[in-house]
Amino acid sequence: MASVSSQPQFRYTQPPSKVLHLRNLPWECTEEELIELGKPFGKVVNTKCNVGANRNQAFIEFADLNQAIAMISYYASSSEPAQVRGKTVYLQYSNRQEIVNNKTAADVAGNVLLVTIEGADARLVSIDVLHLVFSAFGFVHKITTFEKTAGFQALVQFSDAETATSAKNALDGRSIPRYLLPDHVGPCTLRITYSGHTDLSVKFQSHRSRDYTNPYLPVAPSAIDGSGQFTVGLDGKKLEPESNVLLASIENMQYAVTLDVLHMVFSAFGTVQKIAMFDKNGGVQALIQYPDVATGVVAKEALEGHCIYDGGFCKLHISYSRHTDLSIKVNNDRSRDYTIPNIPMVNTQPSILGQQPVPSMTTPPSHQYTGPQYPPAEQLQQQQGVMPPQPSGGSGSGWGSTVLAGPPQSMPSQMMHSHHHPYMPPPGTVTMPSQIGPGTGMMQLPIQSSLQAPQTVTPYRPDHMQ
DNA sequence: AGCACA
Repeated sequence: MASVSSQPQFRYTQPPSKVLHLRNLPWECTEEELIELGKPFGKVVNTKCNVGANRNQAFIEFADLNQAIAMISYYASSSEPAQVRGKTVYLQYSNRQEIVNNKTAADVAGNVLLVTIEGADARLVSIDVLHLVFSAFGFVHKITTFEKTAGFQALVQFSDAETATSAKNALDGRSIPRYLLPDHVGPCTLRITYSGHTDLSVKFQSHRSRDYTNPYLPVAPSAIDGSGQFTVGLDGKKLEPESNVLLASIENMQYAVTLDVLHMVFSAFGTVQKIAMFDKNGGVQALIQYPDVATGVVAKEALEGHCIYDGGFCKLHISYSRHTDLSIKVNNDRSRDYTIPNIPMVNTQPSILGQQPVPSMTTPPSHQYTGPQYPPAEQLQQQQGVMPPQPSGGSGSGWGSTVLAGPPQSMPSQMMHSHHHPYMPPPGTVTMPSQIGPGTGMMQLPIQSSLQAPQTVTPYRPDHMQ
């Protein structure tokens, strides 16, 4: 028996049903819109949207058959067709008597999105690019990526379902903008549903998973350059191996950046063991040593492209150094070993020697940044004769509520000259990373810039999606 | 623009 023939799919008059079939709906029509549409005619007890290959069909089920009839009758004789978002919607009785709702997690709005990246090169889309794309809609808490039969997928966690929905509506079916991808990577289309998850479990920061709410989360061994392998960066270029020693260069150095300023900024991420500053290529660079690679990675992530001072002044560019342990011979205004409190203090030439040779270390002690607004530090110190007193490690210093993460107690008091130093801009203008959440007890400086959109990255505009 | 667990 061919039961199909007894119920032709298309005909002008379907037998009435309290279920209505809608077609020609705008893309990604929501349940709310369906309910709005049906509400004037009765009680909508169930809906199903995004039906069909094009996901532009839907069903509305009324509580009562007469309500469905009322809706069909109204639009049958109305001069105005049924519309959703200005688009004409065609209605008819469904050939079924009720909506069978196999609501999967994918249909229930939640704060976590399941993203499938389609395309031959989907695997080459980095977690950083995904983060950038989804951050356009709100703070992204966590991302995990994985491979399944469906291909390369990611779970993206937002604060709430509303934010997730806005991202889903804007991005589902769209392609990642070309300029966010390396040249050799082909088009990558995003297919997005909701995930059943509400809170992802991210144990490590790695190339597969990130927790942006917790910059102190340990970096996974797999993401650390354990076997000499290189990780692939946002632009697909190979990056230097991660290191506990960072090389920071300072761009647009309108204000002098002192050793103490660097110490404070970098201490936000962990104990700074050593700092060495030197002049290179007409600018100032510094090597900053942490106890471990994980801290270096987090600090680099957070501070890259970050400006120490408001107004785009003293922008940091950070790379991993090949050094693992700096050899600081003397403590002076350009080099400091915070782990050894009593090495001799010499106020002359910097002496920085890592385990590997550092090129062009012999530089004149001149300050080459453009338009220094304050006299060089050495002159000041010599004029003053005495070093300013040590900040009390938290309160009362020129930096207000700064709580240094490192062990300042190991420092001889005469080493410190950050107390309301005339060499620095007024207290409170240092721009600190915003990722440091409350309760970490690390740092509570005024927060004036967001790391969600590093200045080094082309501003991402969701409306430029293809 | 044409009926849903894929």
